[in-house]
Amino acid sequence: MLDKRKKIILHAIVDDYISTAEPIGSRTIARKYDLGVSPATIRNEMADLELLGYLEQLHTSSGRIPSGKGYRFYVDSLLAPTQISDKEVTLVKNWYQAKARRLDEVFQETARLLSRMTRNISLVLAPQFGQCNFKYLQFMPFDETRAILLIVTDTGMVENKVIDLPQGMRVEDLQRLANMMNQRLSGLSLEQIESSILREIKEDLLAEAKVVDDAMKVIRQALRGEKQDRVYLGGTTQLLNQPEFRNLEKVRTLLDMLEEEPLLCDLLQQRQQETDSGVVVTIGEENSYRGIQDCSMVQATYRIGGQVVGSVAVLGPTRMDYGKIMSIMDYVHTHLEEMLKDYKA
Amino acid sequence: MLDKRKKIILHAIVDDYISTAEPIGSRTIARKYDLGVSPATIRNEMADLELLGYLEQLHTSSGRIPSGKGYRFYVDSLLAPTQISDKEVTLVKNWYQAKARRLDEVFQETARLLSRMTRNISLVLAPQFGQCNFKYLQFMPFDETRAILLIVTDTGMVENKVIDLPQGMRVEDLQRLANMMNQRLSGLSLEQIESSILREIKEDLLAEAKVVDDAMKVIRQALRGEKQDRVYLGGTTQLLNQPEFRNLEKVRTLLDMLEEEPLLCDLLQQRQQETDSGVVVTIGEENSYRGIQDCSMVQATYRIGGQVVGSVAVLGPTRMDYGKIMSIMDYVHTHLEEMLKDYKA
DNA sequence: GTTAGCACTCTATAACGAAGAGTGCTAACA
DNA sequence: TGTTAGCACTCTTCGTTATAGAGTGCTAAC
Repeated sequence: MLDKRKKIILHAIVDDYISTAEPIGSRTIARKYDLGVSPATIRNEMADLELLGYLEQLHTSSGRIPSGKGYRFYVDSLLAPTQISDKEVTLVKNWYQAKARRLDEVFQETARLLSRMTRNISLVLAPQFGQCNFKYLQFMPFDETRAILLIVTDTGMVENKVIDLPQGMRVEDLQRLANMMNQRLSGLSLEQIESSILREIKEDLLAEAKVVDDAMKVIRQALRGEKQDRVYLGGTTQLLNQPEFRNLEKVRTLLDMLEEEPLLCDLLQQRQQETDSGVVVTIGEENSYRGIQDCSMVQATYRIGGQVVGSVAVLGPTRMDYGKIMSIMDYVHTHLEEMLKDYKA
Repeated sequence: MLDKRKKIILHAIVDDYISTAEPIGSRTIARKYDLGVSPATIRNEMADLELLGYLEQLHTSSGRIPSGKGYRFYVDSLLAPTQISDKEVTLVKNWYQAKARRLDEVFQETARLLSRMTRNISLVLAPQFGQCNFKYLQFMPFDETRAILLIVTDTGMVENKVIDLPQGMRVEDLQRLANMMNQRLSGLSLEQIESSILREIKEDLLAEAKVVDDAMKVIRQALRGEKQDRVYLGGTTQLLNQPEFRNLEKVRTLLDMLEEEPLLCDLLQQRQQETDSGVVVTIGEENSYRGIQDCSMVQATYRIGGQVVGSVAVLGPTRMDYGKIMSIMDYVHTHLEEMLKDYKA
């Protein structure tokens, strides 16, 4: 375990590096933070901290910067929980009031808001359709050969798809089928439905008619098709403000990654289950994706009606203001849940 | 008017600059393109072309590069219409076959495809809801205090919104109202409906009841809310491959702009009406937006059932391969229209 | 009208040197 | 034993200078 003075010095170094992005020398620490000891003493401590793996040196005559382990210790053991300021609270409230009317706007604007407050890239995983509970499905007329299929969940999400009518089948026939299914499936999660229950129903109804089979196919395909999750992005250009991304090659790698929506989904879902405690931080090499191993991610999930359905995250260089970002995330994700209550049946 | 030799030289310079991104000197032209004259002669011609405004010089001892006027002349008078290659044709066909199931996937994948083929940023303006013809609207139950409102157009687009029921009103009441409206509004464009006709209906029905008034408000608001158009982006990172964007400041300006969806909508709509002829090119300073005055845009629109509903575009530095990009755009927008026919009632 | 020759301009690149920041080590001190 | 001052050493950064190279415009000859 680190002794008290080492902790203070590590804390000072991380704080300083976060705000200046410059390696820090012993002199600087002695001057800025009044520890009552000389630079030489601090030098000795810093040499120890480097040996222990908390600090790194770019070259012999540069100051030290925190290592991944250093940041981890900082986040876990040194960071005092900070409160979000009143100014920020009102910013959040006004933001939503002014901009978010429709449900999808809420997510888009959450992404914008987060990137603006944290000056980093933000990601918002919209509610995952597959996690919601089925409420009912309905077929509606479109023209002679096609119909519209609606799937409604109890979180208020509605998905629609134009489908081709099976040969010789009318909308009314499909709707009759739908009514039977609605009774049976109501309240189940869409994932459950997709995986097993559809098959059961099909067997039950098999006796009825050949058309049922066709209709099942349609519904099944629709369920699968609509499942793709959406990720809203904010502040991708914030990257370019960070000195660690002066290198164009790095920028490209990251931007390329941000264009891959399925990959982002996966990224956000990986630690989605761990967020009971609130906010989860993944630092540097802890990230499983190569492209962001010199980035950190601060993540929180949100629930609708008790179910975890999506998450929000901030992505930036490991040199990010963890304290501030974590408190913002904590507040925003709670506020978001609050807002989404209105959409829950 | 330029004489023949000047045209040949201008053509050569633009071609060369497009592929190398380096200013071109008289020597290079004489060597690469066999004109049967010496560099000195070409130098004289180049001096003339600069005086006429077709070429520019960065500093006294550099070669020349095309000016905006030079590119314009190249596109209008020098460029022979080129055919897209067989390889590219099959790429396009396979692309859609493999990836585009749902309607919105078609647009997303068009953007991806275009950016990949042209190695530039692509923009796809999804069908504008307001331009489509109204088919019907329908209210469906959700819970005691809310209902789902659906608006269906004859292009197969369905928009949905969860709305609060006016005090004391039931879904059935709203639906009765909707039935009356459906009869009256069917076939009109949503823009027409929003601007004037809603008012008429309201007056007609005013006698009926106070609830009608509330219901109208809901519908109106929904119509307005759903009108926001969507722009799909592809290949934003292609920027970073272009030598003209080695400057981070430029990259940021452009990326910032690409995050502003309404702005992109506007940009794409500006010249949407001029595209009867097929493909429209906007070069450098011809762009009204500051941020892209050193970029060019190649744009085409697509129709559903004869109506112009959206457009596709490629955005890149003025030094882009106009010939190739224009032919790709020409092919892709036709192919897109072809595919969308399936979605038209 | 075309071309060779030549002086001139401007950029890009490498080489060099000085300044500055920071370290590690040693020896002295409380 | 922990702390501190002093000092030699390392490495980066930045500005200066020199040089090579590309390209031009002009003049005079063909």
